[in-house]
Amino acid sequence: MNNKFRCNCPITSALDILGDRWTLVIIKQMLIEGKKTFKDFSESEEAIATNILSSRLKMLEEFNIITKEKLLNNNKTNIYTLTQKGIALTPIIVELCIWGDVNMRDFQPEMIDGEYMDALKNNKEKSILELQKKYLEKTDSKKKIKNVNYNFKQK
Amino acid sequence: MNNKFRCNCPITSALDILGDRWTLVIIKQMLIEGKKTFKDFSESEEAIATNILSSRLKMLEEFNIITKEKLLNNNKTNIYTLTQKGIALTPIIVELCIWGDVNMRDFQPEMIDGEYMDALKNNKEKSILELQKKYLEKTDSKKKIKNVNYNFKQK
DNA sequence: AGATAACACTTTCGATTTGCAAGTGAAAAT
DNA sequence: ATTTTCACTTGCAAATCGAAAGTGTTATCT
Repeated sequence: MNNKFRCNCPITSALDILGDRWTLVIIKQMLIEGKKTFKDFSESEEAIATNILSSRLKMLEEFNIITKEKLLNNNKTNIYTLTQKGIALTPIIVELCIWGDVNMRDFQPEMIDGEYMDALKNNKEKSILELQKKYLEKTDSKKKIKNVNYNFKQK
Repeated sequence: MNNKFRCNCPITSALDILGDRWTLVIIKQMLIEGKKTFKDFSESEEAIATNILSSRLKMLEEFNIITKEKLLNNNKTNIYTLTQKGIALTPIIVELCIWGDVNMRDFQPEMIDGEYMDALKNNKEKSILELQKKYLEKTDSKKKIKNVNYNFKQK
């Protein structure tokens, strides 16, 4: 692996990995929108091209920010999950959300105006912990299902 | 101005402006390293190319994240200053710093290991306020000098 | 069992962006 | 008056992006 890093500053090093148009959008989709399969991502509102998606998922896996695995009863669909490194990005996502909401509205009037934004702004730390807890619950229960092989097709 | 924004999500909208290799590096250099002229930026450790620098500064000005002005007694050097929108990026910079420090060290062992990192992690809110205060003090005093036309060459 | 559909990519290729180097024009210093 | 400094701009090759089509494997349907 040739050196991806521009210098020894931790901020610049973080941006060497996260600093592009798509990486943090994918993280957001996993953390907040519960997306977890290639299809989930490719059908998103943001409309990421599949080749870009593919290369970003690969990169995120290389840097241990996400993992890829298949469910026991399904050998086709890959499930992407945030690791601890990935979940640790929650504060960055929250801060981007607040900054975007406050500072880009005059340039982007169509931006959604959720009432949860006030809660986010007034109690960042709590919101961050809640988001992380919610994500872990989702993925934990999924793992349980997988381990006990409960995950039959419904319908 | 054609629409830069992919969708109405505040996180994605923030990334439509900030999500690239250089924009937040420039903000970091201003906020933390006190850089303020074209030369300051172009001589940085990260070695940004001047054409990219030029286009990013223009974009940041368009979105009211920085301002450009000349000092009274110098008609050559442009001084770039963070606006409120720009200073409001401090929490994002701080979170990137913490995340990079904690999560990229195994891939980037040369990363500096400042003792201030512990303070940053243990009291984010205070560190953010201090950084912002420090930046404002620097730029306020600069403005004062400018207004009273004190800014003679020293040496 | 065979056909069809779904999924997760990969490939192709034109368009855009990046980054290096050199050049420009105006202001400041000598 | 000449040189240097500063803030860009231009040119160009290389890398990256993005839309669309293609590929191979795994379900699902009949």
